[in-house]
Amino acid sequence: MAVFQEIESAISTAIQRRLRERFDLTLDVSLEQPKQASFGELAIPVAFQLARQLKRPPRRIAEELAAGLDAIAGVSSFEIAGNGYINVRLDRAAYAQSLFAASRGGPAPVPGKIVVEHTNINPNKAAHIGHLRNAILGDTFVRMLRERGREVEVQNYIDNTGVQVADVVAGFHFLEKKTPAEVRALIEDPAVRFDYLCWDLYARVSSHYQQEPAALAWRGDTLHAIEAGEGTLAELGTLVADAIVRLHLATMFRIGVTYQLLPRESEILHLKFWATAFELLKERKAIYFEEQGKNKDCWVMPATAFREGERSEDDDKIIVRSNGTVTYVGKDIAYQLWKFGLLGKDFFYRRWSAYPDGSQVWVTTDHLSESGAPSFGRAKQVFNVIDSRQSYLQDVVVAGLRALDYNAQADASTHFSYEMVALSPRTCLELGIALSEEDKRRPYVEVSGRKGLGVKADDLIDKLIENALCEVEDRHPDAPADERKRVAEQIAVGALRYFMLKFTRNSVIAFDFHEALSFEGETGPYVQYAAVRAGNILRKVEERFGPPPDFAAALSGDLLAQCFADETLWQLLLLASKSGSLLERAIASGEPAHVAKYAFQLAQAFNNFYHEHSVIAEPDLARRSALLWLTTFVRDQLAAVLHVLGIEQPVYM
RNA sequence: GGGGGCGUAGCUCAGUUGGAUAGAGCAUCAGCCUUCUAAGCUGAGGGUCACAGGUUCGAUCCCUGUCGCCCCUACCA
Repeated sequence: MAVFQEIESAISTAIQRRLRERFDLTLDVSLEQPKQASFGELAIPVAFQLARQLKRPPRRIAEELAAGLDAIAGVSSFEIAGNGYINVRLDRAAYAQSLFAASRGGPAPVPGKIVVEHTNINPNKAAHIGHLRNAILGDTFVRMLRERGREVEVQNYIDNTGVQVADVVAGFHFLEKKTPAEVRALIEDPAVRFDYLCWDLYARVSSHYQQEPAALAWRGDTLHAIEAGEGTLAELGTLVADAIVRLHLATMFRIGVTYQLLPRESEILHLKFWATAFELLKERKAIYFEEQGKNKDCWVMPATAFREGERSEDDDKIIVRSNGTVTYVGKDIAYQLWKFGLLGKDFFYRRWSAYPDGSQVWVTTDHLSESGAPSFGRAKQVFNVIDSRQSYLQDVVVAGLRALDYNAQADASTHFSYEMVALSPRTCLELGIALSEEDKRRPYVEVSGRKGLGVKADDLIDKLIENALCEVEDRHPDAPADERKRVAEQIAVGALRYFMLKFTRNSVIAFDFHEALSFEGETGPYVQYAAVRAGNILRKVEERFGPPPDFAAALSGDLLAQCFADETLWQLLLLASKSGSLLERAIASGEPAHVAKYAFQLAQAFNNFYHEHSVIAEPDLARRSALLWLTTFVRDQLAAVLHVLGIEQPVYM
């Protein structure tokens, strides 16, 4: 356990013991961070809680509690403050020394696999900025979990047989009259951006449907052919979906997002996952066949299963349509059951692609598995990263589990929801999108794939790299070109990932080019810059004075006490030492934004230190060693947090 | 109509299970590069925490109501 957490728990225990002694009470003692650093390192507000119960002034209670406390290792004093706070001051030298001793191995592994499903882009067109938010949130949450010892499996669900793919296939076949061979040539032509081409085609097909509703028959025919897996339309479906998935994975790899398994809807269909789930649902009477009313001839789930309040037929959710086909939610229930290992059947698997580090992406298949496939699914806990507009459907999925009596798994299913990325009116104008007077007054305008209205992910990444490269070339005109390119890419990814993470999940992002392209203030590059500066100090000190000493031996208690009497130095050390407990809290609240905020604050504290203290110019050797250790410690923590955020540290900036 | 979310500085957003003087970035203004890199630092101005009640020793936070904005409420996903 991290040093800070150990002290927190020792204090809680001591207060609890004192509560039993003095008041014969047992209750949880929570600690908080004081409003001001000058109050100390920790504050115990427990006296306020007791004031009501004991009908006595909180300050008196706090005094009585503090008076009988035994000494705690690492704590130098307890003080009564304000109206009844017990403020804790730490023994700074002892705290610093215990940081040397803390194990570097990280947290112990936590048993039980966690499945995180994210990205899930319809494979029919280029990814846009909304998809980037999904992937970056999901990927960062995965990194947070892994950093804290959890076993995580990342799945990217591919809806390769849905309406959106069908529409693009219909566009190629009916609108463009293209054969599979011609489409394949487009895919293989390096001069063609196939996902961009599909982006435009999808918009054209959608507007064609608007003008000629009769053409909607194309969609039905195509869906039918794809589901049957036969004929030209099915062949086109496979070509389009596979090609687009490859492009999506390439886009996501640019920003450091990777996957382990691509479960596909085609296998959910062909391997009769739905049929199995259907039998289960019927057997347990989770759904029923409606014989009358507006849902006549459909299999429906009663609204009472997933919603509070009065039962109304209007709210019931159709799972199987009157024509016998299953809705997306039905397939999703089957998929969710499989994730927990509850379906009683499994996919077959084959290799899809490998990343440069050798790690493998697998895809589901409906016939014999390739050897070497790991055991997928069978999760203890599941997180579905899906935008908040689909919360109703996610509720239905969980209700399905509950209706089958899988309550533990229902409880372990989390809809990791987030709000959409819309466009600021200013950005719409920059993109040449015409807005009504009404839209101009709105805080944001929703993107629309059908209208082809949006910012493509690769365009944004390209633009970020271009801007970053200008800055790098400005600052490092003599550096090799390929190295500058690499640095620019790292800065661009840092800016993008931080931008998508700085907002909490339930806040709509009104995407604004000006803000997203900024490298100053609360941004990824700001944090990267602090890390680079720390690295520069360590490098220069080593160049000038040789390798660093063995800190544990070189830094005496007296020296540390003297050094960390300085508030700037102490606050920096303290903040840097809290990364572990911060990560745990961010995991518990499911909020990657908290990690981003922490990284920024740590970078800010370091920049503060950087301007107030010079390590190289420090004449006193012992004190220089202390500053050097602090720099090393902060650099390591910054590097770790950046890694969790999926942001790399450039060699220079 | 029903369900959910939001309303905090000029703008974009944080705000830990209710607690000490409500914070950050951007923008504006005034300073700081002969330095371990100024993608940085220091300072200033800027607030009816939408509004009205209630609970509480104490409310931006909890409850009720009102106003405004958004999403969902498909035999689309």
